[in-house]
Amino acid sequence: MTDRKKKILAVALELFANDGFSATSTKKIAKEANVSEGLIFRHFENKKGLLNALVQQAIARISVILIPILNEKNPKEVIQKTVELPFNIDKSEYPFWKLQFKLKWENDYESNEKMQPLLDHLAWAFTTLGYPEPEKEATILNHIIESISIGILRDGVHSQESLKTFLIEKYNTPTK
Amino acid sequence: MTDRKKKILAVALELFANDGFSATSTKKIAKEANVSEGLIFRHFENKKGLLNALVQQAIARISVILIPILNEKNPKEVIQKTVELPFNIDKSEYPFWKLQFKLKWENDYESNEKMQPLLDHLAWAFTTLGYPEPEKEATILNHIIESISIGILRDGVHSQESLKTFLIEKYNTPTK
DNA sequence: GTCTATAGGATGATAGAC
DNA sequence: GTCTATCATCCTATAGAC
Repeated sequence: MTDRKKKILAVALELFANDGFSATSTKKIAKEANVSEGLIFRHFENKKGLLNALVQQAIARISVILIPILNEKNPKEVIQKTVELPFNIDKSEYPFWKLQFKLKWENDYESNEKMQPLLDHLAWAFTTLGYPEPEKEATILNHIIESISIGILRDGVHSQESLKTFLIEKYNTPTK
Repeated sequence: MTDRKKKILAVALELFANDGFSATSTKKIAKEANVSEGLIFRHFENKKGLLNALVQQAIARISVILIPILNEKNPKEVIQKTVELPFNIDKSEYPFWKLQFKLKWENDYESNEKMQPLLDHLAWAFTTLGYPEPEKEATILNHIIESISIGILRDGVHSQESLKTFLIEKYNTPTK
């Protein structure tokens, strides 16, 4: 992959994430990437193809991010690491995650089967810990970290930070 | 307000919600509303003005929806009604809520201070019930219903339905 | 209030040279 | 691989008639 192609992808990620896919013109991408507009269509068939390339990158990246959790064999650690997930997002990765969440509203991108492995592993963790409704417990925790992630991406980590230890403690003293 | 103006608003709501603001042309709105394109610009200064009109409608509508909860004086009922909120969204209101959630990603729409009264009332309810961290508890519940709402809008009520009674029971047997 | 016609510019995409 | 030049289409918005 050439530097210019990488640059196009990087700029497109940023602009699609911040301004949205339809609101971002290929002209603007080319300008910010210091590249001719025609080059975009040489590397990617069309504008949609550029987005698809970003989505493919994302699928790979997410599965990498999940590895440490999926390999964790201590159920309490699985839960804690899951809770910590949104709080560990580096600012440089905000555009990446923003685009993911925005795409959930795009009709032709069937969203998160990417997160299904996490959901399954969470359910296993809750089962092991003796929770009466492990699947539902997993779904709720997933909802929580999704919404916290959205809050962080919009208003920064600090806006949600106090919830981190609160949640960790909460899941260390379960109702049962 | 004339019938045609109402129709424009209704069609615009639907299209903005489903396809997005930028991806929806005024031409398409006019066509689906059986109205001339020029009329849109007579009634609303420009396309953005049309969106603003929808946002104004939404602010009013949301505060109406919250009234029954904010007037509730039984703290347990406050929580239960909050949990039920997303499950009671009528299908005809999906476009309305979809647009709300999509707008949260739009940089120039400072989102939910509209929900702040609910958050405050929830915090009060948790305080009354003796929860040690009522504000955080309220924030978490708010996160949960936000994410559940998103799930319902994308995949229908049935996709989340089992969580309803699960959550209600969960909040009836608190950890403390 | 509503429609038709149209201006003026932006947009996605292609062709051809280097 | 990359750029320049260009095309056809679409888009928002306005003007003027009814």
